[in-house]
Formats: sequence, structure tokens, C-alpha cells
Amino acid sequence: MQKILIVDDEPQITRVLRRSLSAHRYEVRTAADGESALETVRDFAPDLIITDLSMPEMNGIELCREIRKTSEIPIIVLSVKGEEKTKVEALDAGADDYITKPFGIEELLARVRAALRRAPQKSEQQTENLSEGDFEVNFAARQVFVRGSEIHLTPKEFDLLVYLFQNRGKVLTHRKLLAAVWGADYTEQPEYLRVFIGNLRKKIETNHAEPKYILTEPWVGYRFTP
Amino acid sequence: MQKILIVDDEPQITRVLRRSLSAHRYEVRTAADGESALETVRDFAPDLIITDLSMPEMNGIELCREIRKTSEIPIIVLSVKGEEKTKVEALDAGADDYITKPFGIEELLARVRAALRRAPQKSEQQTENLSEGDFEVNFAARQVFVRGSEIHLTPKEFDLLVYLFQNRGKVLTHRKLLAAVWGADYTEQPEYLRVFIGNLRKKIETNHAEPKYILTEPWVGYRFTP
DNA sequence: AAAATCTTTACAAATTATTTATAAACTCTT
DNA sequence: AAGAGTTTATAAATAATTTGTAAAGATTTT
Repeated sequence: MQKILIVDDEPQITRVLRRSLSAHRYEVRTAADGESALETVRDFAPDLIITDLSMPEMNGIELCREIRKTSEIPIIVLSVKGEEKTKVEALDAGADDYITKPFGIEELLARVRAALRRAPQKSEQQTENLSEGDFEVNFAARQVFVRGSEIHLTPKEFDLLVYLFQNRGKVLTHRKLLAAVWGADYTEQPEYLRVFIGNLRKKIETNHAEPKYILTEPWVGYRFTP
Repeated sequence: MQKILIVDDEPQITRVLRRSLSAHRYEVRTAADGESALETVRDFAPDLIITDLSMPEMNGIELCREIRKTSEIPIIVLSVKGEEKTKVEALDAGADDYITKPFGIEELLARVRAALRRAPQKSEQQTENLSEGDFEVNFAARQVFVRGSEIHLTPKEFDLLVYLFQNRGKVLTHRKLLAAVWGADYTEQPEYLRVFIGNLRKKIETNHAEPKYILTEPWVGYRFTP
């Protein structure tokens, strides 16, 4: 079943869209703003995103840009604005399609089908590179550089670091980290996490006694700052 | 330079489109009906097709269906008809986008960029020779030179090396390598791969114990660095 | 028929993941 | 501020899995 994320701050719109899409056998999730949309992209891993253009905080165009930094999920932008300049901006920001309200639901569904049809099969793994602070991650080559020199990480270590990196700055609970790296069945195994955090620190930290990058947040989880 | 085919029976439309697209560094060709469009697709091998909906003989929707039988070139349909039913029909026939006349040329250009951006780059089969680092591959003769001297490879070994070479620097998973060399039905046979990687190393590596070119990424796959 | 290539098998070596044990660090209560 | 109870860090042992290699059979090509 293909997964669709709807991003809109008006509940009456999301409700209508959710109903139509669910009726056509899509698994739907919604987000009301850009931040939570980005989070849902990571957790829910949708096959397609339908987003409104005007939203508080992060608008649809900024959302496109953010998503395109890490993924090629098809994005359809909805808007009441029919101005050409806005359309061009959205499409160039990475949107795949731009539909002006009001629109027929059948047309939306057809455009969803078209977008999903030509979408490359979801590449589980990220293809774009991450780079910030002392860290650099090349996904294609599966290489990690810290302060300029390469370090070799095992698959689990790599997955863990990537997840920390993608959520840099935030505190991630033990449960979340375990679910992300080991799967949902391992959320009660905090000892795994401890061992692997230790291994990662051994490889990336300079001063072993005072971790600079992976900070522990006692009783809660860990936080990564590149 | 990317190639665009415009299909429309009204010369004044094609003329306007041709001028705008040419000005943006696209190589443009035109066709006035479906039949000649299909012919041009074969000869010209465009990267994108812009077609009018209503044409004598074969209309835009039929044209989409015909093209989709053999190719996945992005198609943008233009039409004065804004009826939802027609849009749905065109999109389901294989069109990637549907623009209702009148439209701004900037919007069309943005949609062209969007369509080309997400299109899988045309996979023209490799005929030119590859040369980098200590390696040199002559496709026509199926010859491989390492550090200046020729080495003899069996067909499967050659395919494997070429695929590694074409993706040099990247880590290729076992599944990907198996699919590329043995076919999609062999992705669960990692023992094949092991044997052939071993054979290849025997032929190209200098220090057998410490591979320099074909590096193994445990639990993931292999990476080639010429 | 001979040669070359591909497939299959078996086992040792290497790598990673998991488990266990213990010491150290932290928070909260008293 | 001290101590109980818990959580966290670390090392080391064990288990599981993957990888490298040789060699024997099967198939195809010459």
C-alpha cells in the first residue's frame, strides 16, 4: 500500500483529502506545519507528499527545498494562488506538480497516480550527502569523514550515526533510536544502544572522557551536535 | 543539450514554443501529427515531448499510449480543454503533466524543467571507452588493461568489472551487483558474487591479501576504486 | 573431444552483533 | 550532603553471520 503525506494547516482540507485518498487505498498521514511534516517524512517514509503552499512558519516552497536536500519523494503543491511567478518558484524548488484550487478530486487523484507512476522505486537509502560541522557523510560511498579524515563504520554504527545526524540538535529517546536502527521490536533493549554509542564515540570523539558530539541526556536519550 | 519534441498541428503554436525553448538552450524539433511524432521519437530520441491534445488522425491521448508502449520519455500535454475527465484520461494514458491553454511560457518552462529533472537519465548503452587510474576498458574489443598490460576476463568477469567501473567510488550492494550481472532472479545467490570477486581480484590486484581496487564493505557490498 | 567457463559445495578466516559483567555516574529522597 | 536506586559507560566474552578460497561437478563454447 502506498503512503501519502498531506501537509496543510486547514483541518477541513486535510479531512477531505484524507477521505478521498483513503478510499482509493492509499495509507494517509497528515501534518499541519513544515516542521512536523519533515519529521513525518523521516518516520513515515511516504511515497508522495501533497502540500499546501501557504502555511504558518515554513511555507510550501521552503518545505520542498528542505525535503529535496535529503530525498526525491514526489511532491504535489496545492494553492489558491494562480500566479505564474509562484508556480515557477514552487516547481523550481523541487515540486513535481502544482495544482490550483479549486480543483476536482479526480484530477488530483490522476496527478497522484502520474507522480507515483514515474517515481523511481523508493530508494530506501538516502542518496544526497550530509555535511555539517566536523562531519561529512557520503551515502553512495558509505563513507564518513570526521574532521577531514575517514573513519570506517559498521552498518549498525553507520545507521545510528545517520539517524543521529538527520536529527542533529534534538534529543532522541532511547526508544526512538532503538526503533530507528534495530527495529520496533528492540525498543526494550537499551543495552544495545549503550554499547553502540560507546563504539561510535570511540571512533569519532577526540577526548574520550568528555564527549563533544554525542551528548547523553540522562534518563532520556542522546543528542548529536556535529 | 537536452532534446525536446513539440507535437502540434497549428504552426503558430509550434513557432512560439520553438522560439522560447530554443532560447533556453533546448534542441527542438517539431511534428504536426501523431504518425510523424512517433517517427521522430525513434529518430531524434528526444528527452521530453510536448504535445497538443487535439490533432487530426491520432490525438494526444492515443499518442501517449503509443509512446508508452516503448518508452518512458516525459510527456507534457497542452490543451484548451479544461474538462476534468479529459485531464484524467490524458494523465492515465501516460502523460506526465497537463497544462491548460492559455498558459504562461514561464510556467511551461518550469514544468519542462521539473519533468526533465525527475526523468531517469537516458541509459544509452556504453560504447565509449572507460579509462581511469590503473584501468582501461575497451568496450568494442572487450579488452581490459590494468597498469598498462592486458588481462583476460571471462564474460561474467568482464560484466562485473564494467558495472563496478561504471559505479566506481560507490558501494554496490550484493543484491545490486547480482541483479546487474546475473539478472534479477539471482539476487539471493551471494556465493556467486564471492567467487567472482575472488577471481577478479586474483587477476587485477597486486597484493592479494590487501585488495587495493575492489574493497569489501562487510555486510553491505563492494566498492571499486580504479 | 578438449578447453574454457560457470555453478555448486565445503570449510576456514574475518567481521560484526549480541550478551554479560562490573565500575562509574547520575538523580532523587531523606 | 549522603546514600539508595537507577542509569550509563566500558571491556571482554560469546554467538551469529558474512567473507575468502579452493576445488569438484556441470554446462557451454571452441
